[in-house]
Amino acid sequence: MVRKTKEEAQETRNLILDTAEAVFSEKGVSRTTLNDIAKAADLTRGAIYWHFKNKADLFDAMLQRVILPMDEFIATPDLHPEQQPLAYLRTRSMHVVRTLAEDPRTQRVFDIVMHKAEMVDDMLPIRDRHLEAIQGCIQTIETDFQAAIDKGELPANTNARRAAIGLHALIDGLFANFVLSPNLFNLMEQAEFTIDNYLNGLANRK
Amino acid sequence: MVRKTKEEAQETRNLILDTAEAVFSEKGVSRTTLNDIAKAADLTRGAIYWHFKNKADLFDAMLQRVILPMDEFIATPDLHPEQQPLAYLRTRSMHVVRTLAEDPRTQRVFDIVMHKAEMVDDMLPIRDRHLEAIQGCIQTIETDFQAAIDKGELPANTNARRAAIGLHALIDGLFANFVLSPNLFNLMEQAEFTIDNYLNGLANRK
DNA sequence: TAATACATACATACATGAGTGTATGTAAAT
DNA sequence: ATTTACATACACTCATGTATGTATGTATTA
Repeated sequence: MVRKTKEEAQETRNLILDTAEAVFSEKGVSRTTLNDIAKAADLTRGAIYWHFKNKADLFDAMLQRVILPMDEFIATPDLHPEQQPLAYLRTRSMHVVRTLAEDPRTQRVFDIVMHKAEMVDDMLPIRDRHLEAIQGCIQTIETDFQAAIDKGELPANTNARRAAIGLHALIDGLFANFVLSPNLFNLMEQAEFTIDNYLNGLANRK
Repeated sequence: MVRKTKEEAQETRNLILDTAEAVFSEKGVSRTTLNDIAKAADLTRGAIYWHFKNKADLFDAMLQRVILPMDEFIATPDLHPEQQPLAYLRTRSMHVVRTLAEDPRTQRVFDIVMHKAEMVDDMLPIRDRHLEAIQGCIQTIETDFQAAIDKGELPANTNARRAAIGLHALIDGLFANFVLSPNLFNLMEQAEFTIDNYLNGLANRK
């Protein structure tokens, strides 16, 4: 008894994606049936197969709706010559943190990717994109650290790459623990403290 | 085609566990069939069902063979009164890192738990144990930091809990990135640099 | 401006395969 | 002779993909 205009169909598509987020988050990706999603959305598999090719396609579309924090880090504009590198890096880092801290959808999707999905087979492209994002992220941070060294904000003998890998691991670890157990700590406050402390340690070595 | 003595049966059991590690690592837990494991081990499902109740039981037995890093952190002995808290914490941290860096089996299992298994349903007990390990680990670190504050190694206004959560996230992030992409960096060197830098940042604030 | 034709947005029905658990067979060890 | 340590065989479920049905929107024609 349902025929839909284009706008309503778009709503249906979004409903499917929203529902998929919830069900994936609850049951894990591989254990979630398309029928599970359909029932939870008060639809049938026919609707899902109309909008998406299969489960992998649906999963991918779900990811496309959010820019994962690490991708966003890369997407932020480059350092301007007149800016102070460390302060700029700090600002950008906290911006990424805020993105995750303030958007429940990003949190859910991040949690699904980190803890509710197996990065194998049809997921491998996603894992590879994730890996590329990590490498790009580290490269970006390294460039900023190098600029900080060149401007004398960090000791000349600082290893920019190691410093970059460390900062990335720090933020990544905070994210992982946060989505795993959101009540363990306040993400914004904890991240601000930890990032500041890390950068401070780099600036004031021994 | 052969009948086995008890020792040979034990070897078969270990073979199944070894093979499960490899196949889980390659295909992910949920996509791995008991038949996949049996074929890879040149056995049949009959052998697996003889030694294990089902896949979850097999998975659990696989975990029991290794002590995951965060559990090891808790298992290390308490600080002795005459020791310097920060140096001791550093030693313990590096010991945990070394455990992971030097044992391929621990690396594989850690990778499976972090990236190849969905923490839902029958896995929930495992996730809960993991969460408890994290909390215990943070608590242990916090106690050490508090001792460092009391002994004047850290500024009196240091927030021991925040410092502990930060250090844990740092190590956790390094581990996750390492097992995800072992060639990205040298774990021991990177961890030593990063942990030292973090502790140094705590000791020499602002 | 109706009437008609076609496309859209789903629901329903069906065929298939794959994985699981269990039951049974069997040869060697005890 | 019985138990052990498996292999083999079977029955069942369940998820997927696709094919088909159908009511409604939308464009076309007269």
